[in-house]
Amino acid sequence: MKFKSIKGTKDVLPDESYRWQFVEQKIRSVMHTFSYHEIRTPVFEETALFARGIGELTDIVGKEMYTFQDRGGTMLTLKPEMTAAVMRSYLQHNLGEQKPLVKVYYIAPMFRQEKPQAGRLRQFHQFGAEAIGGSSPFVDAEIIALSAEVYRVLGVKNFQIKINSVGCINCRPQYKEILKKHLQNVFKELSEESKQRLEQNPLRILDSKDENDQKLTTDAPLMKDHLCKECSEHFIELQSILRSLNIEFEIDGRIVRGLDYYTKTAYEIISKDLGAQDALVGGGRYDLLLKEIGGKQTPSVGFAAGIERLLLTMEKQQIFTGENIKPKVFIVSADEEGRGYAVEQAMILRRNNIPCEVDLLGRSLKSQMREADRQKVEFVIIIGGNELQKGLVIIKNMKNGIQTSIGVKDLVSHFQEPGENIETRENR
RNA sequence: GUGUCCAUAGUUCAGUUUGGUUAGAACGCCAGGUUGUGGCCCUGGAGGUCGUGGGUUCAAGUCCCACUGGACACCCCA
Repeated sequence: MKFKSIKGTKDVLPDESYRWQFVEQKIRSVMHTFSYHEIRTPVFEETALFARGIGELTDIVGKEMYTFQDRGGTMLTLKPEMTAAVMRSYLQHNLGEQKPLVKVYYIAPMFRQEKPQAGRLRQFHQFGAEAIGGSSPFVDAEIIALSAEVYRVLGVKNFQIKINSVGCINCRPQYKEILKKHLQNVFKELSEESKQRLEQNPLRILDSKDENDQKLTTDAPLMKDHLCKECSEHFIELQSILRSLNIEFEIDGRIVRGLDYYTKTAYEIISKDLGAQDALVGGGRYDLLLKEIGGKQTPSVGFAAGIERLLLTMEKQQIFTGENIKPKVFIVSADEEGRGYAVEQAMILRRNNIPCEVDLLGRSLKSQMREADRQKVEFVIIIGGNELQKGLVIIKNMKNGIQTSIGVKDLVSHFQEPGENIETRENR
């Protein structure tokens, strides 16, 4: 029996983990710049939280959740998205009582049992942010700006910000009727799927990928043209704020978010270098969510972004995300006498924060040199019986091959960065 | 959930059309190329139950079926 990682999950191997670390570190740095603080919530929650928060009728809740019963009989679900969990935490800990606008971010794994394809896995990772407690379009703008800034900082090219407004409970129902009426004229020609969606969720027909559907809906009425006064003003103000922040965007009246809780602003960031799953970011305003899960109505905005999709885009665009960690020096033992001593010296260097590698397999000098070369170290320290007697070690510069001898006692200071010494490093 | 294509060493792939002796290559890995020294080069070596299970056949990596897994698209979404 051979074990394999399960369908739709992936290992991040030692050779590629640095990419994740690089991206995560940049994300954190941008989040901190915007003064968002990290929130971490458990990987599972009560199933009902997601059912209520995301919407019973959504595909996510209806057919994609990893739901199971624990030994106590409670129905649990691996989180398929983060917003509901964040809102639960916000409510549970009364975060809103501590300050009027709570700004949090996260980097976490999510789980949805979908069929895997390019940019879509069953365990995938998202980063995102939520600003809870603000109804002003300045909040919407900050969230959009924040998400875009991550891509700018990472050097991602060819991404587009598309914004829309999906209205609110006051104007969306009326618009739905108008849209339905319009679509009824061409009902017979719509694709089967779109026909089914007409009653339940006619907005979705607008972003159908079926070519004929697209043709039929080219002149369909759009939500953004049927907003109530409040929503309309909000949308217009958002646009002018984005312009003042020099954030390029386009209005796409067909953006519809798949989750029930969105109101007013909905936006996406699209990468042209991804396949069919081209959304890097999805986000928007969800003023109704908190009330839905038992809190008081609290205006909020947030976004979620797929890290695998970000990495795919960066690979496609050949954005070099630094290098994997490598030791600065490799200590080689020239003979049996040097072996134990090499390990001891390595420990001393490590205690002084000098990344260092040493052979543990008792390999030949030649093999150790090969290993040092493979690891691309800058310097090799060679220690053998001859050197031991004189209290010396050989230092070989691997770039130019030049070798010098120095006293063992000077080893640490030789490799220490100027200005760094043991006293400045406290975490021992 | 539906569809299309795919599945051979650690990796990328030949070999499958026209079934037939010990399944190959490249890269990677390991060890050597005389005295204590990497990269290039040379020599040698290890490594595969040909995804799994059935079937056809004297004979199957090669043909047929099922299953599993992968890639991509639909659906949906980050």
